[in-house]
Amino acid sequence: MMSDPQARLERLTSMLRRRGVILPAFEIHGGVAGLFDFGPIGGRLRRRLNNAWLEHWAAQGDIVEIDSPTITPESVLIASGHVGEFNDHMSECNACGGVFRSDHLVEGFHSNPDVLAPKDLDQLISNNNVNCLTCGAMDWKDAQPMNLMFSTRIGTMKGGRTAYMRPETAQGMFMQFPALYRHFRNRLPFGAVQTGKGYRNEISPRQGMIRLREFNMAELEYFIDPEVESSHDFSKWVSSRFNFVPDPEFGEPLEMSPGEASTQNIIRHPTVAWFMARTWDFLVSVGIDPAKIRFRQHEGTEMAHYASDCWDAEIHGSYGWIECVGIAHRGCYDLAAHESATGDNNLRAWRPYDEPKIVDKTVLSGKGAVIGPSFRDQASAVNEALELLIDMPSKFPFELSLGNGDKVTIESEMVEEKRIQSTEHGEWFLPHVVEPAFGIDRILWHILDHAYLESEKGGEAYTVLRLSPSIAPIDVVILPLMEKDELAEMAHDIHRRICSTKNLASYYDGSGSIGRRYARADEVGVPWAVTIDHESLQNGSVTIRRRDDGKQVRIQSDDLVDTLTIGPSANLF
RNA sequence: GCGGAUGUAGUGAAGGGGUUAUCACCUGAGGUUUCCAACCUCAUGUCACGGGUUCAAAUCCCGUCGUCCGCACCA
Repeated sequence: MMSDPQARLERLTSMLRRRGVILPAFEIHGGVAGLFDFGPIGGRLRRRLNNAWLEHWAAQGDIVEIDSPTITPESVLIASGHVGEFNDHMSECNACGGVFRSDHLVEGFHSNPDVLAPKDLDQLISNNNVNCLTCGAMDWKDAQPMNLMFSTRIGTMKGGRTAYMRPETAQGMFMQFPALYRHFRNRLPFGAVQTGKGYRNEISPRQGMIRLREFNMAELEYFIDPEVESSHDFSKWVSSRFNFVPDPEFGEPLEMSPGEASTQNIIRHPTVAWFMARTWDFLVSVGIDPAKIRFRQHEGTEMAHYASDCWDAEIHGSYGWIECVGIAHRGCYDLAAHESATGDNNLRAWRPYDEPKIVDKTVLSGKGAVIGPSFRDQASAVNEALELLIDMPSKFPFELSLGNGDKVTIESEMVEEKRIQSTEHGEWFLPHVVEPAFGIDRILWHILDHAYLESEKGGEAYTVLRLSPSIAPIDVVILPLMEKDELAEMAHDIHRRICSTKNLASYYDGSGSIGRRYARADEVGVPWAVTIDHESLQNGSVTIRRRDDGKQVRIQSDDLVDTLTIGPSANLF
């Protein structure tokens, strides 16, 4: 009964719906593809996973959290490259209606079809008699731009500003680089994280939670000085074996520790290796099966427009290997792009020299009394051009080019030569960034997939969700052995006490036989069950049952909150 | 987006131009039980949405939306 993976996937999906973990959104209005709700169980599960992620990175000590708007002005996304990159052109076949990326159709006929205008694409398609890949016809509609971003406007009346729902959270961290730099007292390296919604208007969302139109992202931007040798301590993982799948151009899949992969240059940058290792730690800590994690390097052709090296953490589950985390070395791409788009010069960091550099310069300085009357309204432009002059003229008079392209003749009495000595203590540079970007929904899906365990109990199917206690949405279920007498009263009491404790959630269940209630709790992954029986009324003790093996021990109900807060210890059982 | 399949309680299914729309599990109440989906009685709840054909539509037709599979797409 458990052999068919498709059937298992259907049972799991049904259970998630039935128990209020993951549900289709807006269902009474017909539903919308690619949008999901987290229900009463799923909502808290998602929050816990999110918090676990934030805490995991905060623990590193040099990473802070920020939060940015989801509505993003167009200019930001033009600078970042998303408007260009997400604006692929599509060609539609008139015969069969098939739709293809125009640049893919003309691959081989142009060295870089990505940059072509729609007219050129159409021209190239017809000149080379490109046939439809589906029906073989040669009858194309004009290439149309297709933008995967949700567009909107800022401002309600006419005019306003074009904007998009952010396709990633990363831009927020780049926008706030100056504030982050100040926060960290002008010292690299440091990082910033942000979790929140991202939006992509996918053509065809499929595979449940794998491809969504609105999804939970968690991104980290770690800013480093490219000239400082990064040193990371990989000793924690010396005996860990990670699965690596390098770009086929560079090598075969292999197993080794992340430290080795870094020293052997399989991972090109040690900071990328470091974040891969820390990502692995995170995934395992929230309940992903380590045997089902692999790191796959992007091939040159699929590398995102910003990345210079990129590894995906892929997780294996019911849909095969799925990319759940992308760890990219983005170089200085983003900061440079925003700098050149805005002219803002605060996106740089200061690198002091070991020794101050003494620079001797000879400059020509305009004599105001001569330049002014000679050039009148051009005088200030002449002075600027003189200051920028690097090579001293060999003779006078000489021709000087102004910033606006005009040329003027400079006589020797207009200027004087000055020797300037300055001391430079350092330089401004664009930091590089390593970006681990997590798809929370995809990870959450795989946590559920890996935790969902089907077995048999007394000839009947029995399912347990073996969620890690660190993210289980309900910590403990409170069960009066019978819902009468003072048993129910005592159980309610304990339930309220646990719920009012920070970071603990309990669930009161009083209906049905005790076995049925254990089963209900097991199905949604409650790690602990507390049962109140007649002995409890006499001496205040209760039994606590461990989900994964059904083992029970008796403890004092007064100790319950403390025991659950620190997690019941192994020697208790 | 194209092609195919499909949509009936919370879940899984049966049925089908005129029925009080059926069954199991689940859920709730009462009884029984006194620690791992027991049992008895009762109860709640369903034909995706919109339009058409018809005296009559959950059933036939069309459209929309959703789901699944294949193709295409997928920072």
